[in-house]
Amino acid sequence: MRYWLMKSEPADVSIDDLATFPEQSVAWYGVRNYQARNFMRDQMTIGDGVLFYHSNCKIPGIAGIARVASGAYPDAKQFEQSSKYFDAKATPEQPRWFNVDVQLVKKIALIPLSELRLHPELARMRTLQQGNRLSITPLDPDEWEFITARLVHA
DNA sequence: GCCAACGTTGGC
DNA sequence: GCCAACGTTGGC
Repeated sequence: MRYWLMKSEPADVSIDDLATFPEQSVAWYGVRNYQARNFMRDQMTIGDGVLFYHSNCKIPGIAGIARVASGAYPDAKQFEQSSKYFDAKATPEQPRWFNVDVQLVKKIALIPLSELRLHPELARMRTLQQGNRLSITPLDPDEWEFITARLVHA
């Protein structure tokens, strides 16, 4: 069992959008970074804990708890010529990009990035490191525990 | 909308 | 295989 923080732009898929989807689940399409891809393809398993993070928006922060709901499978968007995620070098026989399904567990009161920065317990979190841009980062179990037990107010 | 930080691309 | 140029991310 691993823990992850996954960034989504709410203008694209927000926590409220996720709640309206079938099974309250979404294919985590559009990851075009190899390190983030490898996390999904090689390390995620069904049931892993996910912090659903809103990025590139007015108040960035953790917006909900979710879970990994599938193994990795090829990202359909890499084959769609009209998609901004189209990749001409990818083929169904040799897919380059993968995603997992992410399912809502519960929406929470937003924990702003500015609050996360206040807690020394979270000082080592990847997402809080200067210059970090990875959209998927692993969380230490103690970071997960601290956030879900101490900072979450449903 | 600015811009720092970082990843990727491609010429050599 | 180096590295400059370019594109993207994402907080502010």
